[in-house]
Amino acid sequence: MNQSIRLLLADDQALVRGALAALLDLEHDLEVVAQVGRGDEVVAAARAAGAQVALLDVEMPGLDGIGAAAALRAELPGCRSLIVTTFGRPGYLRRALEAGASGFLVKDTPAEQLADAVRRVHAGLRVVDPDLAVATLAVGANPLTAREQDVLRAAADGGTVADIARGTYLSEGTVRNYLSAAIGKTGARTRAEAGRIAAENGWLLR
Amino acid sequence: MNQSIRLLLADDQALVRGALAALLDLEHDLEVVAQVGRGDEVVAAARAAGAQVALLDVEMPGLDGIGAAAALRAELPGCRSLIVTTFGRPGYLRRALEAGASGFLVKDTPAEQLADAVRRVHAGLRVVDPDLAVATLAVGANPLTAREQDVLRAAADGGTVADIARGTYLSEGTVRNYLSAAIGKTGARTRAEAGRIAAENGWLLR
DNA sequence: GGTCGGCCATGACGGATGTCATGGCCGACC
DNA sequence: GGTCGGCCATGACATCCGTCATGGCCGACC
Repeated sequence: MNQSIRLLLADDQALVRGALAALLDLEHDLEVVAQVGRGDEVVAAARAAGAQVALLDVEMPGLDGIGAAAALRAELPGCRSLIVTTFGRPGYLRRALEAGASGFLVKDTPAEQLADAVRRVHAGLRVVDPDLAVATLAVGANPLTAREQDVLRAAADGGTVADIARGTYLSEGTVRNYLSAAIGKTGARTRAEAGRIAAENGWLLR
Repeated sequence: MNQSIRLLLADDQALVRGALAALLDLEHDLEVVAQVGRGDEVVAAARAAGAQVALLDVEMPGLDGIGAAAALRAELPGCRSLIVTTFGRPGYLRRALEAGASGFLVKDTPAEQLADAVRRVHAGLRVVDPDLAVATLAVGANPLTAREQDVLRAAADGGTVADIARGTYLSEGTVRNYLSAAIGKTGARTRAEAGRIAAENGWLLR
């Protein structure tokens, strides 16, 4: 029999992390060798434990899972990444693939499929939800410029234009211009709607 | 040796549900006898399986976990409820206890504590995160009237006043009045900020 | 070198938003 | 029966917001 596949788990929710470890440890050919709760601890833990596949949640403190996948790609090219996330946002998938991730699963996937996904990723195959792939193609690439994303993110917590201007070191008129551009590009009619649409498409990461 | 505690799991994310089942089945005195992905299937499944403790996520389609706890309380008083949720919102805890839930855990609790929490709930004890309990007392009860919650919820997706008025069958001026009241009560300065604050405190459920 | 696009800014305009005063209707409570 | 508070509405006002035109600066690309 071959050696076990060495896994790293990264998820900020300890309960979910521990439960996934229990689930995966039931498979004789899988072995969870490291668990972390922050994205910026992934590379060091993967290196120390000799992980071959990393299961990465997107929403994590320190560094998001996609950034962690990029860091792994750069520093430990032998360790493949499988993104496991709550939200099947098109922009997440696009950026995950650009970051060199080998797979992308949403958390409402049946639990029985997780181990197989890990094995396929370890074997060098890609694992992507086909529906999400289609949706990602339909949505297209992120139309927002970096600054437009900045002001939308700053507007997300409901501050006034003056607040956003202070937070981004821009003039109020410039903030209004960026918001107007973002509203136009998203097809929205208010800044709040634009922020919601952008967030749903995964355009506000980082 | 005593008989196993019979558990029901309710979580809309299949992967998390299956992983929690794997984790809990590792304990010899616990047995997962039912799994559902919707809140409105909880009571029937619990009755059919003879569940003694129900692990309920708050965010679920059909009926939220707190509503499911209330339904269990009414129809199967012998089955205790343990709420397990991503968000430690004060309003969630308050409403969960009012609904007759026996416990309330957030998902960043260490996995090792989950089984003990189940045992305590089964034994008739309450299990509540003490920090969250303090925060709940500090925040106080929900100050928003039912209509104020309605318009805030309707405003959450970023529509204009006219949209909200159409959706709630109110006049535009009335909508503005309710929004203004909600802004005042939450200490916010825009409707978006008021909506964010209300959501963070768990005041917009249902 | 010219063109394009992102970035930053100003100013002006119309419309939307938040506030306030006011009033009526109803059920609950003393 | 009076009072209180939630609910619904109207109207007016000052402010904020979204849009547009315009301009300058810079790096990329042909």
